Amino acid sequence: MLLSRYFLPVLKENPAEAQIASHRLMLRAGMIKQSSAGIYSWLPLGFKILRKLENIVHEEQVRAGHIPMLMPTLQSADLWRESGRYEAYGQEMLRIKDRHERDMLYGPTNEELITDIFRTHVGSYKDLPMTLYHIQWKFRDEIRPRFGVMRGREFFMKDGYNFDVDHDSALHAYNRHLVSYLRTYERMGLQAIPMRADSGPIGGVDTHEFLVLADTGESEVFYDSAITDLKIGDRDVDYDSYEDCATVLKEWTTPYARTDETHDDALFDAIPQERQRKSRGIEVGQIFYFGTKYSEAMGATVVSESGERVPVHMGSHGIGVSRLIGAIIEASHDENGIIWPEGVTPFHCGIVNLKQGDSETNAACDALYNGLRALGLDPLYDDRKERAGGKFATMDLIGLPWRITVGPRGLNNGVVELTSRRTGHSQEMPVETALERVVAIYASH
RNA sequence: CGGGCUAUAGCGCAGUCUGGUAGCGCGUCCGUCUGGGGGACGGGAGGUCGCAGGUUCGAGUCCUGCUAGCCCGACCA
Repeated sequence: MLLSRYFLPVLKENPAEAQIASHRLMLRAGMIKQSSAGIYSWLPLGFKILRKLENIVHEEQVRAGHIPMLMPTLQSADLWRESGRYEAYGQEMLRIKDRHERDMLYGPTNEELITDIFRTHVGSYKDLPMTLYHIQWKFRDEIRPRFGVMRGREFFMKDGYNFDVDHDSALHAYNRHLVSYLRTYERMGLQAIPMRADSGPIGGVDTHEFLVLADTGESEVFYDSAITDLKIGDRDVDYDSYEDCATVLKEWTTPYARTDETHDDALFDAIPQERQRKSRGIEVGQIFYFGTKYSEAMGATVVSESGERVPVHMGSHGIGVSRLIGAIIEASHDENGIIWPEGVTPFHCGIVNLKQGDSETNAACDALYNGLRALGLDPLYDDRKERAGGKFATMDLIGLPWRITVGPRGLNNGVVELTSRRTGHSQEMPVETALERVVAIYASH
């Protein structure tokens, strides 16, 4: 993308309403614009990242054997009356009437809809196990939206639902989700720690929340530092294997890690003192096993192997996709702006032309830009007729992890400069080498 | 929903106390010089002062009502 042709309305000054770094930086980097309290328009740069995260979530869900679909944002109140949650959910649910005075709602979650779909089309244990998911906008009418997209009213979320014939199979679904979630967050450059949590209004037996450590987090968390050394990496986990998934779950749930809701002083004190950590965290996902709560209430049953009709065991699992953008920024920024991890960066590399109009400099930039694109990368070329300082400031603000600086001074010596946004470290090298280096960096992302 | 606060140009703000032609910085547009970390100079565009009503010769400023937004708390992915 040529910056001269892109829409990137960056702000030099801090908007007054933004209190935390991610909110401030998202506004300044021209990613979002508030439409009303807790509701945002996603400008091109923000939208690009949102799509990237969505794709990562899709890829990891499909890899785990889950089936993508899409349910509507507006739902009829009838199904919610059936489950008993129309009354139970309270003011957080946005209720609407259509022209026929029918009660509708903007879905805060989709257990009722999915259970209805399931019960009309699935009747036999032979169809199980099955996990369906979608990534869709949700709405929760928060009393006080704040922190930008981290606590919006409208939010983009992956929610999935597993249907299993018995407890063991459902437990495996739970474990499998934990593994796939760990992988998802890791690809995004995040460390999200699974912590034992309260089940809340969804209602469940087993549940873990995934928290990203950040000072601005809403939850107080307590954990054993040993858990921060764990990595999924390239580990080959067979998602169909009960044992493989159970092993990972055990590994990640053995070190102590809890939010203040479930914190236990005695257990925490038992950790060697040098490994005790107390911090704050941003919740970016949660997995639940809730047994037959919805299937019994709504008659979602299958005929079992022995011929009797049994309610299916269910669980639900969510990843707050839009919120993740805020969480990533909270975990990865400095005083100059955002620092995107390679896995989610909106553009792979920035190209800064220090003397737009100079034929040699233009030619070198074009060669880099076209070269990177030909190799399948997505560079952002600042071809504007601006001064160097402004270009650097913009690049730092929007946080591309790598920047190639091209100017007459370097070109006289046959070199351009490759700079890491994270470390600030720069290296001079010929155009060809810079190309190869960037390609090599992204070969592993 | 309780407590606190704000609303004036795209963004950040002054002006309100003490009523009298709506300002500053940044951004933006044009020109010249500049050219490796938000440069300099000159010129321009851009505002029903959140909305409605009232007081007054005259309201951004005073009064009443409303709306929207922000912060703290309780609540929450």
